[in-house]
Amino acid sequence: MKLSSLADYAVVLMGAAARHCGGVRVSAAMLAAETGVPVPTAQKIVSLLTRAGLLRSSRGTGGGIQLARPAAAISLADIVEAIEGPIAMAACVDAGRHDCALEGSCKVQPHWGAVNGAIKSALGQVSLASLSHDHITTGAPA
Amino acid sequence: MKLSSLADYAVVLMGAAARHCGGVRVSAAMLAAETGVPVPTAQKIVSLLTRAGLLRSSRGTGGGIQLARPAAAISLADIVEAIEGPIAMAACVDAGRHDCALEGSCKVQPHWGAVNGAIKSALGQVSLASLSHDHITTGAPA
DNA sequence: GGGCAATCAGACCGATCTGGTCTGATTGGA
DNA sequence: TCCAATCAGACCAGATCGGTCTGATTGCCC
Repeated sequence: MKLSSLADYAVVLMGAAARHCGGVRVSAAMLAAETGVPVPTAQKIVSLLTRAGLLRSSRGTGGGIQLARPAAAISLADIVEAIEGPIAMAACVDAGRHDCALEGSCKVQPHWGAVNGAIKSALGQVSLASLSHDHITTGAPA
Repeated sequence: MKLSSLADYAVVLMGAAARHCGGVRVSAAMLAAETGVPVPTAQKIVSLLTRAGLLRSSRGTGGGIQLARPAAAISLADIVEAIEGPIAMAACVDAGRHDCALEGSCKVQPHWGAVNGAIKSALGQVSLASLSHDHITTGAPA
């Protein structure tokens, strides 16, 4: 129930990248310097985010990275899923996985789906753009 | 963003215990047999739940465990926190922890608090009693 | 009253995964 | 053509998780 450090760093790095607004290219080292994340770790995270389609990278001198989409179109859920894979609290949440021996007699499974949806919704309603605002606009029920 | 197996098992075990309704004492081995969880692992989970105050245990012959509270008063959040510790997505969520080097310049922190609250709310609104019903009653915003 | 059986409780160990570092491949500019 | 800067992938140490085992405690039976 705890986010991995990589995912946490990824959110911070994406927030820093969003602050440089779309068109400008920044290097992973620059973002690392701004955020305090170790440079090699930042490079690794950038690679994962690029592979997931959230960032667009250019190699070579003067290269760098930029947001593949507007900041408003990237949510925390996107970032978390890019780093940690699909958001699935229990193994039985995503159809196709049948690792659970109970399968059918388990009364818990349908409820996990609802809880999982609530969590994904909570993460999906926070966009990168909103991270730059001072007021909280998550739409959280709490 | 994935629940540990221990916490998942704990929910299943608590659900099985709740099905035996309060007064009756059942052994950890019985719950393990009903749920398919390995016996030693079930014992370990029972110990954790007992230490957290969610179960009441009795040693000796004919001993066993029973819910320390009515099933309606135990939520998924209680179980998850008993196994995995406080629900805190990022390290900066709970006041007192200052592991983050950004601390103050980080625009992300206040948003994590809101997201964390939404998740805790989603887990807190599902009680053990509701796990026995067929219809979903999570109160999830999604 | 003593012994036994059943149970929970804690300590130990192996495996998996995460986090971090390093080296190599690619690309653009001088 | 060479060089510098950058991303991309492979490698390794560390920590955490999951599972198993043994021990301590307690109630029942003889």
